Amino acid sequence: MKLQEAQMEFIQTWGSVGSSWGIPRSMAQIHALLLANKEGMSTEEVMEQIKLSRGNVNINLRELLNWGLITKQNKLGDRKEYFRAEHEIWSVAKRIIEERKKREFLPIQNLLRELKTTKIEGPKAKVAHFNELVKELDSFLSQMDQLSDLLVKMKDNRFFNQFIKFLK
Amino acid sequence: MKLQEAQMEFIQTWGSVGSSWGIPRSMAQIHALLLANKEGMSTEEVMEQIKLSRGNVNINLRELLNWGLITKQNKLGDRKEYFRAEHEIWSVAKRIIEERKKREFLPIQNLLRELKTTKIEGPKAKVAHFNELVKELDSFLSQMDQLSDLLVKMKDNRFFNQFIKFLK
DNA sequence: TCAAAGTTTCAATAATTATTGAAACTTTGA
DNA sequence: TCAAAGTTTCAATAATTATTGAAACTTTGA
Repeated sequence: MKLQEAQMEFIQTWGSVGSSWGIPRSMAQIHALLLANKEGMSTEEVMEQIKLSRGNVNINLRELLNWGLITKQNKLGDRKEYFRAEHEIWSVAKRIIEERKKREFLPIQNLLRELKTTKIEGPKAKVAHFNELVKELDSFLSQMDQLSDLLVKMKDNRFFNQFIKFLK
Repeated sequence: MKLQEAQMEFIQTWGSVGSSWGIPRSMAQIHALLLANKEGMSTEEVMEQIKLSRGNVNINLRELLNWGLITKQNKLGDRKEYFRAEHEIWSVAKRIIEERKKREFLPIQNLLRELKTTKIEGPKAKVAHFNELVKELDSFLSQMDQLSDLLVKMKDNRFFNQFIKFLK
């Protein structure tokens, strides 16, 4: 199989998996493309390779910068901006986990905390059930938080493997 | 605050968080409603409470059944079907993790495995980089797999807390 | 200072995904 | 067996989200 084809399959899959969570397909595709290339690429090159409009590429590159998944590079004697992916897989994971936590955990945690400190009026049994739900969810989510913090601190496979062995 | 209001806030938040991942808003809302009610509810009651069409409620209830997040109940002398949420939070988490793994991990893992066993042709350095990426991603994903299996085996907070303490 | 190279913005449009609601279907028990 | 109660299906439509591309803007260096 040609390298070109292999890369394209990777980009397509990454894109469609991405879009099955909340990540725009193009953003995921661009990310995949940059992961697959060791060197940074310019906006033009990205447009060319995955056939996207300039605007789209620009917006998604900026978003990837926000997530901390890519960085800007400059080449000597060249005015273009180049973008290079973070290739260290544990750092990539760390960024993604943090972003998703922000979107998926924080809003519900904030609400739960508010509800915990609010006196709720209504039929006793129902209120009790609801309060119980709030309490359990809150405690569950803060545990997931802890776990993800832990994960983020592990810098490589070696550490992770020890950790898993520990628990088996 | 009235119980009614509190429940509604919970339902709205759950719905919008849900839809920021790939879960349809209505499905997440229905789930939240059932979580907030200890007793099962009929299709009619769900429609009534969160103002959704019959078709929509029906489809999403079936989807929640598929995920294993709710179960059907029958009431004596009543022909309607009632639906009751799984209330045990660790089981809920387990189901969600498994579903998401199916959608978010499997497709990319399958591709990576295929790529691992394929000879890729092209400039040596580029091919080497690509193979390295494939290898690292694959190993990372199977580690996440292991971690989630472990998580799923933990049945409650007590166990989890021990586990976290262990690692600090 | 100014034109060329490059980047960003954003309204219009396209694509995707969710929802409605009525009709078809199924089940129940008198 | 058949009508009433309930459930499911699905084409049409609505809502949401992503993408385009041209115009406006910014930066650079001769």
